[in-house]
Amino acid sequence: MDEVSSGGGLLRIGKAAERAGVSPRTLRWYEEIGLLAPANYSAGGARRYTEEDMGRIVHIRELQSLLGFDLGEIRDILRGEDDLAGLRHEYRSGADQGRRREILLEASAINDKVCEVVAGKQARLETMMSELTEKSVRYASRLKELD
Amino acid sequence: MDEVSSGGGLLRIGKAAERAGVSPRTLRWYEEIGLLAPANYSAGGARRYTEEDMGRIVHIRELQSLLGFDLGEIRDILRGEDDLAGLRHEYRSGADQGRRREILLEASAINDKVCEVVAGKQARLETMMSELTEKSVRYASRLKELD
DNA sequence: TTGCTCCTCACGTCACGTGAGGTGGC
DNA sequence: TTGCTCCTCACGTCACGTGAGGTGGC
Repeated sequence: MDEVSSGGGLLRIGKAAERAGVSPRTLRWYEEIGLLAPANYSAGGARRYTEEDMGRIVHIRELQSLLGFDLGEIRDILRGEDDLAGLRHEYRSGADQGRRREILLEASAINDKVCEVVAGKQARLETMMSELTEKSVRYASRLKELD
Repeated sequence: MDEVSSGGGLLRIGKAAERAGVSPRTLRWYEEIGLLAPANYSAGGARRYTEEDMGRIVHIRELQSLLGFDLGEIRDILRGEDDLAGLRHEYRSGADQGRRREILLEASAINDKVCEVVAGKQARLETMMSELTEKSVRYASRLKELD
């Protein structure tokens, strides 16, 4: 049994979903809308996810559940990052200077946008946390009064 | 025109939704599932929201979009807080000691649970932010190289 | 060969969005 | 009285959940 027929360390959809904390249905949905396809398939049609795929799944989840982007926005963000990765490939093949700058500026803009969302969330969470700890202290003192 | 017929400082659904950053449909939905009904209605059936209602709407939104609770969980959380507010009313009417402790413990438990979720989000956001700023620095230096 | 996991429809659900058609309030 | 906002259905949508019925892989 060689590496190929045994899966070569690739993950089936069940394991991939479990490790990413999502359902198999979610991964099939990402594929259906063109957000993330597995690196390849078995002869019978079973999906095989690589470690790189896993990273993307986790990334998608962070953008979605942590930051509140919808899957359309996430597709745009990933596309920007993919363009940048493509640029790295073109690097020594001597890509156009103007194009390089364009892609870098685009990626930088996306990064800044995400940054702003994160900063906004952090600020709101901080005020929320201070309210919660304040409440916690009040509850504790009122429980003490009951003795 | 007296306070009652002019609305008495109460908000119609359009203004209430706008100030809370949601749609009128959202407020009608909250009412339909028993999450938040307006304090009263006009003779013609138009919803009238009080400032207290507004606070609850904002609170619901924070629990939902910031912390990721679904509307069923939020209903439970609000119920716990309402029970506690009811306790404050029963306070000098001499409510049962055991019942007081029970409600306080319940509210404290809910508060702790929410606190944990907030702390978890904060931790994840912090690592995310450090990755983003790191990226930002890399982009900037690569743009500088182009000159 | 036996389970267990995978596959593809396809309908259900949650939290709304979006008109359709009609009545109410400054 | 004229708009503008409100009302109630009711169907559409996004991101999946949940079986139904069947095939594939250690």
